[in-house]
Amino acid sequence: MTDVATEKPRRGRPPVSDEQRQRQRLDISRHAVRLFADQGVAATSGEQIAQAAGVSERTFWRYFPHKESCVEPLLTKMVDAFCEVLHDWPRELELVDHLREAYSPLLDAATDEDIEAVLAVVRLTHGERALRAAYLMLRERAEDALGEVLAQRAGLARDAIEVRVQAAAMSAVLKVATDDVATAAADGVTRETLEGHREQIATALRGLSRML
Amino acid sequence: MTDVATEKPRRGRPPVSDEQRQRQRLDISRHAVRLFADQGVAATSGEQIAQAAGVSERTFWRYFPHKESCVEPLLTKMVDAFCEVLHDWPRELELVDHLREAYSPLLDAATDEDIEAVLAVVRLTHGERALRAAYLMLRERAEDALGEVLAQRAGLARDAIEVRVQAAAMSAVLKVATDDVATAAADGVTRETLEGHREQIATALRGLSRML
DNA sequence: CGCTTAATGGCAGATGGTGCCAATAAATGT
DNA sequence: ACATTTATTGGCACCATCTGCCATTAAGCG
Repeated sequence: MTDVATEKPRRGRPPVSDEQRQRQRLDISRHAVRLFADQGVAATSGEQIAQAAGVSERTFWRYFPHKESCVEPLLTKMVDAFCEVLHDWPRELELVDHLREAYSPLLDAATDEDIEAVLAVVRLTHGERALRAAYLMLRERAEDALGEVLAQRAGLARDAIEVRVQAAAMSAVLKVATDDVATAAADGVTRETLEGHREQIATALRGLSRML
Repeated sequence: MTDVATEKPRRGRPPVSDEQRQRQRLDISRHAVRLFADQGVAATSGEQIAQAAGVSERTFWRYFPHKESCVEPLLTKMVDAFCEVLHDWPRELELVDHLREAYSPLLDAATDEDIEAVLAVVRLTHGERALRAAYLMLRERAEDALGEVLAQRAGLARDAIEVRVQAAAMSAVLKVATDDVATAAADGVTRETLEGHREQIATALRGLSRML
């Protein structure tokens, strides 16, 4: 057991660092999304993506188990950032107010191009079944993270029914808001677009609480 | 335009009725789900399903565009039934109360075997990514139907933000409740299991409203 | 420079899924 | 009964997705 500091008399070529691998995936992801947006998912072959990214088809399939999961790195980048913001949501603040404070840095962390790409993917998910499926799966992962945060805030078990319900509901709200912003930003992203997202979330949350 | 009673001097073999086609799909669906549950989705080939259902592989692929969509007929049967119950949800009643009144007939409409199969699929979705994706897509269709109902009740446009948010939130709640019941009913379905579902939904909805 | 281990690329092969055409089934008209 | 017409079916060829296996190359270390 107690492998406190696993002994490491490493001998051969060291495995590539995790960040390196993530960066590679992200790079391929960008190429793939561009192709998806240009010619559709079905019309884009794995071979094409691999070629665009400058790797062999074989290694491409090693990096991505399915074609649609190419969108994952780009999207998770955003989702993870959002989860981080959520994570240090102080107990005494309303969520909306917290977002107003902490949301902008999130946006500065990503390039405009990446943001544009993410929104493009979200728009694509409306016509491309395969992408929609991948997108929904990803949102469930986000919902999970959200559940952790909520459980901690409420001092309840992660699998308490209230926690899971609230996480699911908030996640659903976020989905609606995000979809709205993505379609609104169909042509060009401006800073207002994104602050619009923040406000859209606020509106949506209000709509939820008015529900009873 | 005005094709009031479309003239029909039909000449050749008439297309099979829609119900016929649905029944055929449902039949194949049952075989497929059994195989999925027994040996996993990945290990079940289209050829195998076709053979089990007694059709050629070619026609199988005509009935189902993807392997995972085999679960669709069984699930939609339930979802549609639920939507129907929702549809005549009288304005003056709380949802929970309405369900208490109208939920049982829903269950009587289906055979125990089908209910068992549906729950089995829901359980399967936790380990089988492909099924999870299909399941989520289907839930989105249900969310859409829910949106229609809510819009009508509230006298708002279908695409009003409040309507969409509420539909998404309720749908999410339903998802949690359903998941709970499916895992709870892992071994054998009893009538209590299903009344449990109704109460689980009630609990979940309360949890949601407590959220603010 | 040799030794060791990780990543890559190439190739064969199973499975998913589609287009095309021939065969058959179910109706109607003569 | 038989020809005609149209819908469904099944068979076949074919491309794309994805995996297992092995040779090759890359990256560290003494």
